Amino acid sequence: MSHRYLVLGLLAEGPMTGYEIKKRIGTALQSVTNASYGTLYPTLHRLLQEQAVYMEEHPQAHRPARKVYQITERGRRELELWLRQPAEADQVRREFLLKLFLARNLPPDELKALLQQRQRQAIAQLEALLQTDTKDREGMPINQTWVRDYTIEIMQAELNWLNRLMQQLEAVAVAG
Amino acid sequence: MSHRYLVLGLLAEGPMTGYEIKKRIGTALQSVTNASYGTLYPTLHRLLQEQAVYMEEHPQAHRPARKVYQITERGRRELELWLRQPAEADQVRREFLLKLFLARNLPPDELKALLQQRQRQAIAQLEALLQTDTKDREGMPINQTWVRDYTIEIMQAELNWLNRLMQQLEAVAVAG
DNA sequence: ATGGGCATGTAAATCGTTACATGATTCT
DNA sequence: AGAATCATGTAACGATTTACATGCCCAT
Repeated sequence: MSHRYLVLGLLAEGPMTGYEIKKRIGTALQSVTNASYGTLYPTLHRLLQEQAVYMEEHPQAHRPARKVYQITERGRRELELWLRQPAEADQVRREFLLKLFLARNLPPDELKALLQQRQRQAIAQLEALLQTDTKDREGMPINQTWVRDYTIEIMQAELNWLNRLMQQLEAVAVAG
Repeated sequence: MSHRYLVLGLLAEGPMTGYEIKKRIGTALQSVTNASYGTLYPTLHRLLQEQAVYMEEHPQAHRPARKVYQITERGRRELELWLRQPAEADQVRREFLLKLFLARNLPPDELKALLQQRQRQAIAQLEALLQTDTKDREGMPINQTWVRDYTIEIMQAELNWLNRLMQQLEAVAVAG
């Protein structure tokens, strides 16, 4: 369960509520994970029970009390232990790649459409990332820029590969 | 449930048993998915029930009968329908990236160790892929080379990014 | 003799998303 | 007026992995 460490890791930056954790994931880690409240809240409850975090309640008028969570020494130790362990190599698990692999059953023009669609998607994602850059890279913590740069690098690689493949297919079509 | 289409798509190549499907995934798609028997067999049972595939039993002495599955017309239609739909953009969900993001809590030398570890892993994976090339690229179906090339491109991009980051950190260490 | 390959499958546990429930406040 | 934000949470469902069960054959 790596959501455990996701939450623990974000709390290591400072105290937060569950709601804020969700927001933080949305701005800094949306390319890595998209954990929902249905995961986040139970994770917090469990961490609390195991004393990896503690919680302070701040009542508010007209809405649920803010429950501010803070990492404990025990939690910090656990996090660091996990950080030191090597990350396992993970699958790419891209729906697109699977389709591509199975696309032999598709006529050439539909294959082309599939690739173009993906290209448009990738370009849109890349542009969204590059825009964020100009807007507010000053305040951005260094580790957040790492994730961003990594994602950009990968998206560019994918675009290169898409271009190459489309040119190849084009060449075959002309020759055949 | 895209395992449905994974199975359907592999059966579109020709009749196979569940065991052979697993093997085929291992050789051609291990970078995309690692579906286990616990997923594969129930998926086959369900496809059979819904007449997207049919099955022939070939009894054998001293071991369970081979159950050879074959795609039906109905299954083929369903597969093609799915192939034509756009693939949704998916997360990267890399354990390593998450660690990297949280690694601010780690002293510089341990961060460096993390990166080096990843570098070694990536190099090993890349070399495994490049080796497969020389060995038997003749018989390999074109769509399998696509997946392979994609994975190579991505691994190289990751290595580039790792090198850049490590140089950056080095520079900071020297300056500081 | 020991490990790997052949070949099927199920059960329990875990993991995660989606949808629901609630409701005031502030921005457009 | 309507949408988004703030803020908590649960329940139902679905997806997936891991571990278990069985047992022969073949190569080292």
